[in-house]
Amino acid sequence: MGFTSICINEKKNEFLLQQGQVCNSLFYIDKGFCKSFFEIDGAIKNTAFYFENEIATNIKSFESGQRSDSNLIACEPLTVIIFDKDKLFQIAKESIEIETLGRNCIRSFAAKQEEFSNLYKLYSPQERFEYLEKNYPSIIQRVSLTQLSSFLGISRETLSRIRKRRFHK
Amino acid sequence: MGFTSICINEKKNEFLLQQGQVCNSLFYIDKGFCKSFFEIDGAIKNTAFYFENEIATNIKSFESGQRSDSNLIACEPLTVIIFDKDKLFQIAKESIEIETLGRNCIRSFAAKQEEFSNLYKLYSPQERFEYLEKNYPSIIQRVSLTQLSSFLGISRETLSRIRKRRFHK
DNA sequence: GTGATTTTGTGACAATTGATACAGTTAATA
DNA sequence: TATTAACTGTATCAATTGTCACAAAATCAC
Repeated sequence: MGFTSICINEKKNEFLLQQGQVCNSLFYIDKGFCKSFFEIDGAIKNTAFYFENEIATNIKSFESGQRSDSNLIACEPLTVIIFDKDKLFQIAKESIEIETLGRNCIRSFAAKQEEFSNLYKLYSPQERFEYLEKNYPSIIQRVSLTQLSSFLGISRETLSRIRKRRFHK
Repeated sequence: MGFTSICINEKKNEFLLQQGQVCNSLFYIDKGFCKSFFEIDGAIKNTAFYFENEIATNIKSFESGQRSDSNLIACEPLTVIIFDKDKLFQIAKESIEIETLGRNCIRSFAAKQEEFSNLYKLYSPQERFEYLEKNYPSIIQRVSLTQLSSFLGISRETLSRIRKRRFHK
């Protein structure tokens, strides 16, 4: 029987997944953080940040076997545990615990996507920023404003203005 | 052994799930369509539309057992097949096919959430509208502009302007 | 420590969007 | 059919945001 998971150390700016590849892994973040991003017309658009004890992946590629349209890259020196899809499914058949674990990972990943997706429909840019401050402070604390702005769906300058408005209240 | 699923007909504007309830079901849409929405300061904010052959649920509540913060309501006369969570898990243990089916449902639900979540980070309101036109025309065709606008994260008037701009090109 | 790079703040101006209001149209219902 | 409700378009004006540009501050690499 092969290894279920592999522990790997990555330097900053090393890729876990590149656009065009098929994502066959779930990446469990042990230390550091990473992000997924798109490059559109030369501009970097960050779509997610993943921190310690979270699962990073491109669920669409992982689920369908299609090529990934986004990248996963280390934002800091990173320690990740890589769960290979095939091996995960294989071992899941033999162990109900692994099966449950894997299913919970996907479910919580889905729940988080749903939560973040709703932010853009329900709240203004400023309210989205405040939501992160309250519920996901690690994003605010560890991600630079330049990188955070595209995640919030706004320009860097607007994010700067939002912070300014808040401090003057 | 109890029933795995129940087939139900709902009239328009009947609830499948109400805010404050725990979502213990996956709703497979057989005919018609439904939407999930929030009510914030008296305003209705639509966050998803589900059509034939899709799974509707509040994945966060379903996953965690917490109370749902959103509602699911029929937009047309609706035929749904309701999969109860506990029964689904029970039968999944006995049948690998059901287990695989359930897992695929969750995965494809997650993939779609990820896809829609990215729209707000990558594209302008107009580009989001065009994305729906191209990839999810049924949303454009079957949902009124008034209802669609909050899903796109913009006001009804802005959506009206977008359509006007496009027709004049 | 020093120079280079990245990040952040800010001003000016154009473009977009939201809010409000009202009118015409379409759809739903009794 | 008649009546009501919901939907759509649009005008006006205020507020927000994006873009461009530049300077200060912080961080990184050697």
